[in-house]
Amino acid sequence: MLKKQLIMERALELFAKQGFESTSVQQITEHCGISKGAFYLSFKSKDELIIALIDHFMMQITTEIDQIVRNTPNDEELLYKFYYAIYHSFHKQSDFAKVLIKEQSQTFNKDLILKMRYYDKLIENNILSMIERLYGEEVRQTKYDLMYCIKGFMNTYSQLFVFYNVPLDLKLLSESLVEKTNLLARHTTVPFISQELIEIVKQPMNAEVTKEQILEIVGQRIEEIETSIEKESLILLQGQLLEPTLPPAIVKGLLGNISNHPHCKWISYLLRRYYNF
Amino acid sequence: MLKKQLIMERALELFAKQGFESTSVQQITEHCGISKGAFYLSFKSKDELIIALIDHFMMQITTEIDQIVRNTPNDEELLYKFYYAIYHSFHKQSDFAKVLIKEQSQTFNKDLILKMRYYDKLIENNILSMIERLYGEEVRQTKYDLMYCIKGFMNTYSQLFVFYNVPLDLKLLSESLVEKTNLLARHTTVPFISQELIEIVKQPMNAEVTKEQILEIVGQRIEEIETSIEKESLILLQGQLLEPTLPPAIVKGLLGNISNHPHCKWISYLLRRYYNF
DNA sequence: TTGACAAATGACCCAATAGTCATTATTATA
DNA sequence: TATAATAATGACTATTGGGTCATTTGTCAA
Repeated sequence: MLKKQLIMERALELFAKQGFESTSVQQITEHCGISKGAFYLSFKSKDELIIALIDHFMMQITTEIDQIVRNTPNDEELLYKFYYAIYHSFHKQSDFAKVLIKEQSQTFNKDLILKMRYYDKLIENNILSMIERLYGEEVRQTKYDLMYCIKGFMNTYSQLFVFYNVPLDLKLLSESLVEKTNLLARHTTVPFISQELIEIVKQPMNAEVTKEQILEIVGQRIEEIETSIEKESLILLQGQLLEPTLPPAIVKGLLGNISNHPHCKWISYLLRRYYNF
Repeated sequence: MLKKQLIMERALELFAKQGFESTSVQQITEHCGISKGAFYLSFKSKDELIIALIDHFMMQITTEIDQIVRNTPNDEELLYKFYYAIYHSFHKQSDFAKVLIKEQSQTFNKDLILKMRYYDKLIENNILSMIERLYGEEVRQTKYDLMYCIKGFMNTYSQLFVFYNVPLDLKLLSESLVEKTNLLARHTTVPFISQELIEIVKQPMNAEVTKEQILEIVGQRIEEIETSIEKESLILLQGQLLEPTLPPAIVKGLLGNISNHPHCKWISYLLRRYYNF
């Protein structure tokens, strides 16, 4: 399990520099100081490695955004915190950000594309719910456009510090984008992206996580963490998934119990979506 | 010369579907109905092909934008025409747009990256001069931010019809983006991208076209086009490059002569930059 | 110390692919 | 028609890189 982490870290460095396709397994193993065979003990294939990397980091970013949106009671601060967290994440994990930008929508692997689409939609949903909370009725017609603009800001500005090693003032950046977002939200009158368009675009996105997959992850977590309230809650949630008997209030409570455990952030996010909380 | 075009067209189709790296020369030649050897009669390598493709289309798009910015006297229309032209181009050449997005900043070839940076900067300059003309003093502090936002709009919205085959209302799209751009230009007060930051980012961009390269292209064009005012003008401009004797007014006039000839758009654009017109 | 089990190795296999070149087909010229 | 020049072919080479597996090394309980 430690070997796996070593490989992921070292491979990420190479991928960021050279790209995924141009990095051979040979190079990775040399960079790790292990043999080629050892690589295949940890990962079934080179593809499995990149998927593991993307999963790892995207989970982190997605949950981070989700937590901010849910745990910031003050509307005034929300947008600022959102932008700050995004760029802070990208900055901290700039190697990963590089890989993400370089490899974005590369065709070489169907699974990977679906995966990326999946995370993309998750982030879109988070942005949308933030928009709705902040501006409500005011942006009913223009919310999808606003969401696209926010995504545009995220992408365009992140290239600045991903490709040039410039020392950036994240606070100023966030502040600047908050102003722009507010401007667009409050004064836009000509929407382009309609509900209907969004529906069309949504189509090919059917890789929703299934109950079975959730159960699998729950099982893993139960094994991983030591006896505690969190573990007990997980076991109860596992039972609930297999045979629903508990009322929603209790389920929600159990979810609350685990949502701050460092190893349970992702699973609690998935469960919250599953139960529509 | 015809074979070259055939290869470029057919290869583009494959690149758009599968990406550059994942398309073999074999596949390209099969798709063209020619032999592998024939491919290497037209292009020295596979890399030369992708570079030719990118040159071809980026020249087209860059000159198109440049022409619009220079030939639209009415400020009211300018932004609209700009967005419309961009998306019209992307739509018409959607295969190329796909390749561009997929391959953007892929590391496999240094030349290519420099090339892309070069065109990127050209487009940035065009956007900047458009902004300055439209908003002048008003955006002195925020023009670079505005430029980045416009680029963000371009990228983000273009993904919509590059990756989903959605029938799009380009007029509405342009109108919508015009409104957003105006909003940001007129009301933004917190700039993030300073002059200084732009300077830093500019650094690695030293692949400016040299006089020798310009001369080479002029030579090619002179060979290509039949005797006419345009050809004569080109020959005079060639002389001027080798030994400057004519006053600026005449040079500018000569440039005007060729700037509408379908084969001279790119060279006239380069010359205009060279002489700072 | 021994033997059994797990972890790690790297030579090897195979498929794919960029690029070459001797040969053949086609066209232009005299 | 004969000859020269040009265009086109595709078998072949050299190399790379993902993945396998027989063998070696390390570990630990008896």
